[in-house]
Amino acid sequence: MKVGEIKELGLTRQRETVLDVILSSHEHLTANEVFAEAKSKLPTISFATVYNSLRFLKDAGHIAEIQFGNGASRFDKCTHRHDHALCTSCGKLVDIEMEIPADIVKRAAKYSNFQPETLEFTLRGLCPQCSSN
Amino acid sequence: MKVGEIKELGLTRQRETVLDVILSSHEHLTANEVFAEAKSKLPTISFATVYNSLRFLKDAGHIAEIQFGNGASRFDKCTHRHDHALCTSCGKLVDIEMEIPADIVKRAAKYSNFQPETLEFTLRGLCPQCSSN
DNA sequence: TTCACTGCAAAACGTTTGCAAACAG
DNA sequence: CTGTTTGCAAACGTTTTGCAGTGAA
Repeated sequence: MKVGEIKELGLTRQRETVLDVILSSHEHLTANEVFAEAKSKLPTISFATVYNSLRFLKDAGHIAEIQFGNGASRFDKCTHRHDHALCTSCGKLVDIEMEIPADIVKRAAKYSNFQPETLEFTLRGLCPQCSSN
Repeated sequence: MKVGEIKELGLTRQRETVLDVILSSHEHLTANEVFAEAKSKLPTISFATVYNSLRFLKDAGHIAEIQFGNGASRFDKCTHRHDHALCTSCGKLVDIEMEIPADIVKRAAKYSNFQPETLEFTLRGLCPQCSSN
């Protein structure tokens, strides 16, 4: 979705603002960061409303939530299946767009006896900046 | 490590108890659950000490921490690389012992320009119980 | 007029920290 | 003695909730 298409969704102004913040960002923002950004565009918006909006937008499939570790969730405009790389030194999080071999899903499902829905992986390592230091 | 070997590590009684709880469990316990179990063996142990011990034991490489979602961390006696299956209905978490093709790590590293350390995946789906309901 | 949404404050949750007392080498 | 570890309570950061008030259909 592009920012210009937001208006067509019939969202409230608050939800529109929150969605706009996420679609306009090139990073994976935390709820706090979304709040700060949204507040600068719509000063009366409250923390709870940002959280409510994030949940609403997530349930509606407009955004995705990424949870790593016990810190804050991050929100992503990228809602299709993809993987992530996480820097073990600075915490930088980047998307990885790769197909996973169907074979792996099959083997994992067989091993666990789960009925598979999705399989996502996380590469942990040093990001380019940290590995050059 | 086996429970019988714990005594040889020169740990304090509290840390020994916490480690014993984790090694004796067949589940992935949360810190809270570890605390409850430890308290039943050593009634004077405090919450903070359980957390301190968990951190100590993790840093020492005796246990591993698993973090999914924003809920509580879980602690695992299994410290080698392995993957997990997570039930999207009931939250059940099971281990998957599988080799990952070196090819995937290579491709992920190439894509992200990260210097890879580990790659772990999570299969999300329905556990045997939930899928039969 | 109805029903969903907002804003605020307070609570909930998991986790960490400051500090004095207890302990081990 | 010295440095580490404990136990307690209080704080922290993130997220959720209760509730009265607002706003749109």
